[in-house]
This record gives sequence, structure tokens and C-alpha cells, in this order.
Amino acid sequence: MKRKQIAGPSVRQALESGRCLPLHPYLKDYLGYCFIKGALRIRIAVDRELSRFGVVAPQFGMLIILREAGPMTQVDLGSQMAIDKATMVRMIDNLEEKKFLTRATSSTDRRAKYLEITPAGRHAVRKMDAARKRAEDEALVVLNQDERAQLKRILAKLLMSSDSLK
Amino acid sequence: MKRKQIAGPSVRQALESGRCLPLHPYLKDYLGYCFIKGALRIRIAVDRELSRFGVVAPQFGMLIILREAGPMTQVDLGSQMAIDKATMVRMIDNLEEKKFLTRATSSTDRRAKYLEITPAGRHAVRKMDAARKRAEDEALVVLNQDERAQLKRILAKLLMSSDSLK
DNA sequence: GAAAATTAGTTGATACAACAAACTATTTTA
DNA sequence: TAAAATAGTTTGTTGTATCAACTAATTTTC
Repeated sequence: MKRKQIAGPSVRQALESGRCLPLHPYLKDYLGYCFIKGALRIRIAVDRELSRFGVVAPQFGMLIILREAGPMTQVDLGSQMAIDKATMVRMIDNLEEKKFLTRATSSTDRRAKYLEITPAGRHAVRKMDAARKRAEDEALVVLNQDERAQLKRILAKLLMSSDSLK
Repeated sequence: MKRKQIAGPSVRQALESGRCLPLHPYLKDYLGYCFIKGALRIRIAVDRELSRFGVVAPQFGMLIILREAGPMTQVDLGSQMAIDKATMVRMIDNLEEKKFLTRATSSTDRRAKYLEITPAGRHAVRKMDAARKRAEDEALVVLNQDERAQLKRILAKLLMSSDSLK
């Protein structure tokens, strides 16, 4: 009478419930555990802000990239973000619906659709970014400026380097 | 012709694929983004190790807590870890099947089942912990000892304090 | 001290999001 | 120019956490 095997960590659960992640006393010395709890705490705070705009974090990221890098196709953007093209369709649908970007068929390749952030999108993304910053700051309120800078530096170092790994 | 709304960030996806999370140049200054990427990188490494034992991170956590705190009921353990009781059943099934713990009906409350880590469970958890440590160290290889200590300290401070929040 | 409410654990159904596969329309390659 | 590849879309599948309902036991309340 085997029951179905469980598999995944309950990350999404935590994200959606938005409730504060309890930090268990017997687990607090496990770096990976603390790292993920800390990251989720910020993510939850940011997600809460972004939800007011009807977008999720990856969609915010898309708008940022489109703003900085200019128009590009869906697969291009998707591959930069490691998001499946089928998933992209839905995310882009949602952003288009909100008029944050336009889909325009390329004149040189009529299969491809170029995504371009709209003025409304630029405006929204500025507000989202302010909200994001607020949420992050609030989540980090217990850390002083020095600690925040260190955290940023360490994270950057950690991620930069391992970009080359694998 | 509305298509289904998307919702969640692609966390699980990254976890399972085990592939290296790309860090986008236009997003690398967003702390929350980097934080979650860094945390996932470690989590992926640890999960890969734990999968050899057929458990996921929360199950490892359960065994640790049972080892440190002694026997307790499923709901008790579940509430400490903020895991739904229905989810608990499946996770515990899996651990019981592997003989890492026993379910024993309480003599004082015949509804409740006390979970107790077995000698095999203790043995396994020691090996898991060694594997976890190895994985974490490897994931953090680019950071020197001082940076790792700082990271730990900052994470601890961040999480400790906000335990009181909300 | 019995009825009502609560609780522990379990099960099955549901919801949801990512992914795979199949498809259309186009473009590139051989 | 025929074949292969690609962009985008749609549909269907899969995996996982959750909900709702259920059983059995306990506690509360009157």
C-alpha cells in the first residue's frame, strides 16, 4: 500500500502564503537553510509589492531587460532568463494585456515577434522598482549599511564566479 | 480569448533541472534576485546530495529536529516546520519506509503518533549531514573563510531579528 | 456524564504551474 | 527547391502542495 512519493521542497507554498518563515532553532546553523529562508523572506516581500501591479518577479525582470537591452524576440528573452518558450507565451500575454509591452511581428522574419516595452511599461516599471526597493529595504531593516554592502558584495562574488562553473 | 494567467516564479524548475542558474547582467544589481539565485545554487547542490538518500531538504530537517528534540507527533513537527499535515503524512511515509524513523501510537493519546528517529536514521542523518556540508562548501568555494563567516553572521542577524516581526 | 466540539492522522480530489509534444507559419540550409 | 530548422502557439501531461472530507479519539461544556 505504497503512497505517492513526495519530492519537492515547499518553496512555492511559502512564497504564496506570504507568511513569515519560521526559523527553527535546531536548523539555524545550517547555512543552506538560512540562506534560502533569508532569500525567500525578501522574495515574499517583493512579490507582495509586485502583485499590486499584477506581475511576478520574472515578469518584472523581463521588463527591466527589455528596457535596458531594447526590443528582442520571445525566445531570445526566454533563453536569457532560462524560461521555456511555452511559459514565455503566457507571461508575455499577461504583460501585453496590461499594455506594459507590445508584440510586433518582425519585418525581416515574420515568424518572430519583437517585444518592446511601452511608455506605460516604463512608467510602471519605475514604480515597481521603487516598490521593490522599499520592500527590500524593509526586509533588510535590521542590517546596517555596512552589513548590507557586505552582503551585496559577497553575493556578487559568489554568483559571478560560479557563472563560469558548469 | 484570454489565456490562463501565469503566477509563480520558476523556482522548482531550477531546482530540478539542477542546471546552473544564469545570472543576467541587467539584473545583477537587484539584491533580491541575487539572493535567491545564490540560495538556490546552494539548495540545488545540497538537494543533489540528499537525493542519494532518497530524501528532500525538509525531510532532512525533520530528522535533525527529531534527533535533537526527541520524539514528537506529526502535527507538532509539522507546525514547527510550517508544513501542512497532509503533506506531512506523505513525507513521513517516505521516511518510515526507509526505516529512518518509526511511527508509534501514543499510549496517552491514541490519535497521536509519535515520531522517533531510528538508529538507522541517526546513521543516515550523519552521512547526509556530511554530504550536505561538502555540497555547501563546494558551492561556496569562491568565498574565503572570512567571507563565509560574514555571510553566516549576516544571515543569522537577518533571520533572528525578523522572527519577531509579524 | 453525555452531547458537542476539537484534534491527530489519513485519504482522495483539486488546483496550479512548468514542461513536452504537436502544430502552423516562416526561414534557412543543402 | 526540397528538407531541416526555428518562432510562436496550443493542448495535454505531470508533479506537488493544498483543500475538503473522513475516522477515530479526546477534551470541553453544560
